[in-house]
Amino acid sequence: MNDGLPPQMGQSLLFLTDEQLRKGIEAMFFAYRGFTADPDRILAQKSYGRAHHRAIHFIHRSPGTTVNNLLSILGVTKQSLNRVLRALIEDGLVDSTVGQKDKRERHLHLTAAGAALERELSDAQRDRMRAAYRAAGPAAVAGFRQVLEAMMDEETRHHYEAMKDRPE
Amino acid sequence: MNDGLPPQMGQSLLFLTDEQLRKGIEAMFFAYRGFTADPDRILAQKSYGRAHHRAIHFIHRSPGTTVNNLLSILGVTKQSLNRVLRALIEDGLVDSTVGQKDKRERHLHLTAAGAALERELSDAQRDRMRAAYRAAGPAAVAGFRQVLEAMMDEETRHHYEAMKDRPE
DNA sequence: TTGGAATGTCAACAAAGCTGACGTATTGTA
DNA sequence: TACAATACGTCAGCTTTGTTGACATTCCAA
Repeated sequence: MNDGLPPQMGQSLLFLTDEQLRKGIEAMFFAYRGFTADPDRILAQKSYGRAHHRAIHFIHRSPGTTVNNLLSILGVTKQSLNRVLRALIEDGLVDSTVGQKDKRERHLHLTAAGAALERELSDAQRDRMRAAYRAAGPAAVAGFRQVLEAMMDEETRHHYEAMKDRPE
Repeated sequence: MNDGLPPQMGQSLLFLTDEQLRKGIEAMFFAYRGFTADPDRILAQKSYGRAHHRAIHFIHRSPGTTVNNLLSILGVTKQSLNRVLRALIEDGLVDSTVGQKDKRERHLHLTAAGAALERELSDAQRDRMRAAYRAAGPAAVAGFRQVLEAMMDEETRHHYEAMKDRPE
């Protein structure tokens, strides 16, 4: 397919042809499957799903976060998140404590059991990410992150950057 | 958090620290939301979903593909794909024709209406991908693709590579 | 000609999203 | 001090998209 570019621009802008873009789109689709495959296997055994994984991940990431904050990070409705949180709290993986300053708020923390599952899940996911990083090398990793960040919605990128450099 | 690496390896392997890996994981999660956001909006208006988009994409990509081939690319059950295909066929977006050589097979093609929707969806998705590519630059794009490819499952990568260089 | 492969269909179910409505406790404000 | 807004939880019902299992049809190939 002709990309409509003048010949002298062909080299430098080759990465913007429809064909290159389509490959990028398919790479995202296929890679995301791999990205979620390992945690999915672990979660299936415990009859949890990706939604539980995401909640656990971000509670681990931001201990003491409120329900509302988690909602805006995850981008789902409170009804949907509530279903997941209820299960995690009932199963003793998450603690919900009433806020001291504002008693309407609930602050969420992982219990020891929750932290154990978080570690199991993130170990599996990190293993694959590490293998991919190692295979591609540092320069590729920098580019990978750059493109992903540019692909996010404005508001989403704020969430991403807000928790970018928090120490563990 | 201590990454356990000797100091002299810190620089070259910094991209393999748990913190870097975690950022990569979150970047994938947030970016994938952006990646699907634009097509999702279009699909919602027409009461289709992502599953329809994927079917349309790969039928466009490989005209005449069989149901079985599509199944293995998409990685879902035939019942799940069948529900989607049935809707697309009934709505006149996809043609299903009995195979000439093997009459058990059905060969799938987009109709004119199907091709129009495919273009609308992929235009929207490409626009975002193009903006991200442009913002990040060619070197970053190469790295992006390298990491994504390394993240795929073995079998998935075969699918990805098999349709890598097909002309349009 | 018979067994297996490819396809399709029916039924039932689950995960995870959605909307809308409502209740309660708490907080901020007019 | 009343009242409005906020944070959270919950009930009910719906949708999309995935899953199993069972079963029928068609057709190729040994």
